[in-house]
Amino acid sequence: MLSKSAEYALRATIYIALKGSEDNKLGIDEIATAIDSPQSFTAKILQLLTKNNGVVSSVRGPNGGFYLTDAARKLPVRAVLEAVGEDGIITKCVLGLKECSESRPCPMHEQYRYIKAQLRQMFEKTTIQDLANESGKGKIVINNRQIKTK
Amino acid sequence: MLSKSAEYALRATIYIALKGSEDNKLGIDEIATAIDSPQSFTAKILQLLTKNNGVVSSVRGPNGGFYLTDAARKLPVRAVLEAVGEDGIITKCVLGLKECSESRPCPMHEQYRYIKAQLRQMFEKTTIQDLANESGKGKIVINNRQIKTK
DNA sequence: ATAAATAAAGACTATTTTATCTTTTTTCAA
DNA sequence: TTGAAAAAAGATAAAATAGTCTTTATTTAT
Repeated sequence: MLSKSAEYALRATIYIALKGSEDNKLGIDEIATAIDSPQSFTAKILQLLTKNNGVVSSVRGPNGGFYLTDAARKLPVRAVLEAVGEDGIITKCVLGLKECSESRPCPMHEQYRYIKAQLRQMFEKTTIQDLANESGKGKIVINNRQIKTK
Repeated sequence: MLSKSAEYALRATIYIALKGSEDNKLGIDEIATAIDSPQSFTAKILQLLTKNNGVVSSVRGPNGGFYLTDAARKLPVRAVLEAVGEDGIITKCVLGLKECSESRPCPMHEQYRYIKAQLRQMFEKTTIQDLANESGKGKIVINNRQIKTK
C-alpha cells in the first residue's frame, strides 16, 4: 500500500505531534526507537519532511531536535505523503495506466473511483493533529505499544 | 498503490480474458505489446499466474499460448493479486504496524477500516470476467488505447 | 523423425528502495 | 571561545524489485 518511507514518515510525524513541542524537541534516537524504525533512515526521512514541506521543524545543537509548529499540526496527512513522494495512492490509476481518466477509463475505473475519493478524503480532511489525538486516546497504538501521554 | 508486477498481472489477465479462449490462445508477444509491458518480465509474471493459482492456463508449442478457462474467468480479481503476492493492500495496516487490529488499532485504523472493506469488496466481488466485460464496453481502455473486440 | 513454434526455466543485469556509516554544520552552555 | 550535542549532508552498502537474455522442454505439423 504505502512505501516504508511513507510509513515511517507518518509514524514519526504522529509521534512527534504527540510527544513533542517547541520546548520539548525530540531526538532522532527517541523517535526511531518509539516508532520502531531504522534510525539513520528515519533521519533521512525527517530531513525530507523538514525541507520539502515544512511539515516537521528542527533545530540542531544541544537541546535541539524535532517538533511540530501549531500550523504544521493543522496540515492534512496528505502533506506528509507528498513530502516523501507517495501520494500516488490518491492520484494514480490502479492498473498503472497513464491516460486513465473519466473520459478514457480503465476497466477498474468505475469501481475504484469511489474508493479513491474516500482515500483522498481521508488524507486531505484528516490533519496531523487529528491522528495525534487518536493516538492519545489510550487504547491506540504506534509500534505495537501504547504511547504514554503524560 | 500496486507494484508493477501486480499492474502487469492484472492488465495481462484482463487482456487474455477479453481476447483469448481455449481455441485462440495468445502469445506473449501479442500480450506484452497490447498491454504495453516488458515482454520477458511479463512472461515471468504469467508463469506465476499459471502455477501459483491456475488463474491463467498455457500450452507450449505451435499454436500454444495463454488463455483462461471458464472457471478462471469466475475467479475474483484478488486471485490475481495473490498470485503475485500483492494482496497486502487489503490485508495490512496503513502504517505498517504488525499488531494493528480492532483491539489494538493504529491511529488511522478507524478511518481506514471502511475503505479497506471497500477495497476488499472490490477485489473479492469483482471477477476477472467482470473486468473483461468492462473492457469490452468500447469506451474502456487498456494501454492507452481501446481493445477491439471483434 | 524432424523442424519449428512456443512457454518454462534459469542465469544474469539494472534500477529503485531501504538502510548504514562518516563527516560537516549549527547551536548551546560552560 | 571551546567542547559537546544535536541535525544535515554525503558517501556507501544491502536488499528488493524490475527487467533482459539464453537455454531447455513441450507441442504441433510436416
